[in-house]
Amino acid sequence: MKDATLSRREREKLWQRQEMLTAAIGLFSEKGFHNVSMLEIAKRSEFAIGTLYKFFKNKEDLYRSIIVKQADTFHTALTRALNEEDGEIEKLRSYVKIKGAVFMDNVSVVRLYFAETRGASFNIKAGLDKEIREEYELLLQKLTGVFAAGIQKKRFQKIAEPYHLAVSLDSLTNAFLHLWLEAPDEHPYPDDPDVILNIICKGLLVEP
Amino acid sequence: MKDATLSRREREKLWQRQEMLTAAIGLFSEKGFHNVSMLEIAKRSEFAIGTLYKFFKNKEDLYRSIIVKQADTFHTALTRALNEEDGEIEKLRSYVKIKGAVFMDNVSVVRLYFAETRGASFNIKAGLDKEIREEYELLLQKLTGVFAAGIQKKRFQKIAEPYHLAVSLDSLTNAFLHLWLEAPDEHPYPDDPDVILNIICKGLLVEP
DNA sequence: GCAAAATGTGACGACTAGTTCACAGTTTAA
DNA sequence: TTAAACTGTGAACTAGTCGTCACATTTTGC
Repeated sequence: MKDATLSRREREKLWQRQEMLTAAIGLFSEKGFHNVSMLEIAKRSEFAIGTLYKFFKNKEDLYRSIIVKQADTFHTALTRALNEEDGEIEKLRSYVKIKGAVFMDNVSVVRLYFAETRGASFNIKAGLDKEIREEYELLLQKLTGVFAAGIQKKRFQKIAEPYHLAVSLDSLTNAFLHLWLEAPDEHPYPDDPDVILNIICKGLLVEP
Repeated sequence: MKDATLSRREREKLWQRQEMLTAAIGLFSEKGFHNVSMLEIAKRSEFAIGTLYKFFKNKEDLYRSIIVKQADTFHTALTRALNEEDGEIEKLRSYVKIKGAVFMDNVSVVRLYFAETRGASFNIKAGLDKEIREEYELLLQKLTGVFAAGIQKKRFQKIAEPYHLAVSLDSLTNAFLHLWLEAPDEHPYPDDPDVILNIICKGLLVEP
């Protein structure tokens, strides 16, 4: 733990900061950046407005902190999933599984994350978008590599460009997460990753 | 044409309304609902602010008009694509093709449409979301029906639930449109619908 | 050609929300 | 104990936008 060497005061400030972030995450994910005021965040976190500004330069900075940290969590977990497993199919399975787990552990931020990564982001002036996108693109490249390797080793058929396959798998998992987000009971994210993977892995057409 | 029986004045008002909408579409799709002011829309459309309010109840109403009309265009075109063709595979091909065509004809609204249909919409208080979602769900049902029919006729293998297949195809086309939106030259939306369809239709795995 | 009706205008009122800052309260160290 | 440093506070300042409305301009009908 990195708190080990921190003074009591420093730990308290870190804790306060987290309180503010938690309050802000809840509000932003309910109503979106523009429909949440700093006063609301102050109220919910039980600090004064002025105190918020001691911790964050401004509203945008507060929002960025949330998104950047969360995007990092997501991308790190997924990159590790792709690194740790052996074998292309196992890597894909792990990707689908871990993505479900990590996203479902962070429901309230997922909406914000989607908003930022899907070009529908009109929240931040500029830059954040790019920042996250680059990390995201790196992850896609990693995934592309898995498909390319599978094809090269003749384990996969080249049914599409590796990059397109990567984008597709990412988009499919997003779609399932989106369904789950809307109606968790009606559309649970599948426990078995093959429910999603089969859509790519098995052929729909009867005759080849 | 429905203008046939309208007076010159009425046609002019319709035209003026369109001018306002066009200006608004451009601005909204560049900067999003909350980062565009009525004054800006007035300036760009070369009307006075007051005039905007003669045509639209308020800013939200203006935004709704754009989204609802566009969503309707999209859904109508796609539903027709699924109705007109014969044969399941041909229906799917038509869906992918028409979706590309219609969306690429309406670049600037596509971002807004995506924002509204993907749960990342924090623009409108409430309702619009639902309004569009229902139409969208109907389209998905139609698409589900195509997959279900194909499976029933033993033309398709049941690699996943028909509804999941529908969601998947929709999500894949969106992903390709998204790539194109970001970098039209680098990632053109494929002319041949099979580039997208193969991802579902052909099996990735070598041994079945 | 003219008065009445319809239409277009933009300054202005009312309000909201982001940010600042002087001060009060609290902790620290001698 | 006490003074200096630090921290938290929220009233007040500022900027900017939505939506209105009395008035100017244009169109219409006679």
